[in-house]
Amino acid sequence: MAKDAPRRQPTLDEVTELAGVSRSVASRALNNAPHVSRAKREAVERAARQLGYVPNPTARALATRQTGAAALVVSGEDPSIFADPFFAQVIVGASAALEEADLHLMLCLAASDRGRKRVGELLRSKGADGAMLMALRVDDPLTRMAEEAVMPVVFGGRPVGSTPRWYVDVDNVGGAREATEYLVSRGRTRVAAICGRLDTEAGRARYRGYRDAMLAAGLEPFPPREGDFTEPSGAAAMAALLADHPDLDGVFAANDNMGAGALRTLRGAGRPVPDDVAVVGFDDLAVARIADPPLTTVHQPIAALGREMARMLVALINGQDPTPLILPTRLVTRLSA
Amino acid sequence: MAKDAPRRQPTLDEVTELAGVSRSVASRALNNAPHVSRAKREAVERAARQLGYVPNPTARALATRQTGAAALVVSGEDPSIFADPFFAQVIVGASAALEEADLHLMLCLAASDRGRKRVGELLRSKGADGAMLMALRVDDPLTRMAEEAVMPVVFGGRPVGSTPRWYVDVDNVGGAREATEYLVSRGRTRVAAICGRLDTEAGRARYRGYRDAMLAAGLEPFPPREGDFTEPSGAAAMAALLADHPDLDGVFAANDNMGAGALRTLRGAGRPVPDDVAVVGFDDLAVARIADPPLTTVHQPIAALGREMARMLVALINGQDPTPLILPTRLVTRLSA
DNA sequence: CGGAGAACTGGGAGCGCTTCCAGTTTCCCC
DNA sequence: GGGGAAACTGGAAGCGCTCCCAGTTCTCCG
Repeated sequence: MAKDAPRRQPTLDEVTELAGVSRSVASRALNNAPHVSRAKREAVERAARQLGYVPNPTARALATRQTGAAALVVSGEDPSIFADPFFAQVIVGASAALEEADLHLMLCLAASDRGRKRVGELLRSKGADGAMLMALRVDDPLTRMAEEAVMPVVFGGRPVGSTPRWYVDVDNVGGAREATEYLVSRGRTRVAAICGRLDTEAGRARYRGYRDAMLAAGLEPFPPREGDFTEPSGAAAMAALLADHPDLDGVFAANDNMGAGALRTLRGAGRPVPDDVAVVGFDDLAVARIADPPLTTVHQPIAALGREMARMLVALINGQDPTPLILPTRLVTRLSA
Repeated sequence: MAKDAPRRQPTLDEVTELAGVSRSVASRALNNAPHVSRAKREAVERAARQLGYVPNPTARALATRQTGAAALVVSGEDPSIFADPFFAQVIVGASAALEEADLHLMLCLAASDRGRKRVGELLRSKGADGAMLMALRVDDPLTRMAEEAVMPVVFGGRPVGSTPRWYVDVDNVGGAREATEYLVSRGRTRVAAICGRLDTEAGRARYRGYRDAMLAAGLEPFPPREGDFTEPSGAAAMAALLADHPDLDGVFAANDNMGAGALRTLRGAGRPVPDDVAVVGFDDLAVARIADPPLTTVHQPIAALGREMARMLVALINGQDPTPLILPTRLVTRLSA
């Protein structure tokens, strides 16, 4: 009953009292629910404004059993994986879609053991209304955690080896195939592949697309040369490739970062692109446009990926049963191939 | 009292009952607080495990008046500003520091009006334990919202025109000065500046550093040529600069993206870098290393910026009174200057 | 003008957890 | 062996909000 105190936040009861209505009426008025007369509604609004009242989200969450937040968790041993601008784009898309549904975004970088443990607890608690999981790897601990979740979960990209009930993915195989076919159509016959991490589904799927296309064209696919989706790893892979196969005339890189790395190595080795070696990337991020020469690449709708994940999650939260989505890719031709 | 129901989450009371202890003992045991005998503590833990009990964060938050979350809000008309890898790095740093304090990260992209409104409500409600604000601009609506916040707020970079009580910033003026001095020390005398947005403090401060250095060297600073921190804007600014001042021999770009753009324009114009024109950037992001030639740039500790913001916020939440921080920059010389 | 039904109101019971506090038990030491 | 402190226990009161439900008032038509 302390009326002084260091300026506490006003509560609904105080609004109630000032407006001269009952608590339920005040609650209804503020949530503009029906069954409130015009007069009382205005009285409540006035009182709320006067007091500077803002509902306490925690109390509301407890009462409604809805937190008003959705988690986006990015897996990965190393937090630097998150430095890939890919995720920023996903976030932009997801954030916008979540905003439409009035949900907040909790971002979890599940890099350390501690981080993963917290994510596990989050998923098994009622700490969010739903979760989006990305970048899962072979035997990723998050896979099990997802199974134990007490909230709806949608995957961004499929985890390796299993196909979850709800996911949004990009047509990695198709994109890689198209890229490779393009290279072949330009007369390249000794086309190597710089793969992404083969413990990720995206890395595997893109190599599969490349191999399929090569086989279909009657060419011999190169064995996978693995990078880790970073520029330096692409440069290194290119150097190794050049050493082993000095006669190659085309390269499919599983993402733009590695494509840019390949370009750098090629430049250093005095192998003109695309005249001598043609290079195609994947992602169509800013780096592809900036690269020298600008990188021909497979465009994937990254922000849309984030958006659709969020929309699917919202649908799930609302009790609907959406169907998985595979987003199309398309080849963007620039100067590198 | 419905004992069936579609498998509800177990509550503390159920653990309590199974373990044969009172609710307070169970609570204490699970929070490993004192005043619980070893035997009961184990009984509680066993019961919790058996039931698969996970505390409900919302209920806990309501009781403790702590949400266990901190918000990171990024201002900006356009969500694409967030695509700058700069923010990803900040997030990595902040996320790690928050994790240490067992806080979750809520990410708010305050781009749309609706988004800003939600941020305002968040800050005035008890929806988080604290907030970090970034990328504020001239007359940014977030400035006022920050003042009305009911939670501690720390700024990442100072807002234009005012110096908040708590912030973490980078020595933008010093970094820009050092970059310009370096250019001058290499014998450049007609050094232009490609500025970042001048409605941001970082944009202004970096131009100020450049101007100071020019003046100190007895050279005439160029008027600000404004870009928006993106690669294309840097390329465009460079083109305009070349048209107006074909005789320039050095360029200070207020970030690496614009520096890379400048490089691209210069390459297209057949002006060799650094022999004809030397270029220095700012940020030391991946793009600087990838650029051709690799960009000499001002390194700023971005992840540390995020980390220190989070630590400062945690200190504030814990009732301490930390002091503002200005992080040092350092010049990284590569091949472009 | 009476009464059925619609519209509206407000008391009160939670939501699941923490924590105060008074009561009990245990333990030591003189 | 007794007394008091220390350790432990559990009942109960919230935290601030939503929402069910029973009660009241208003409307409108026969």
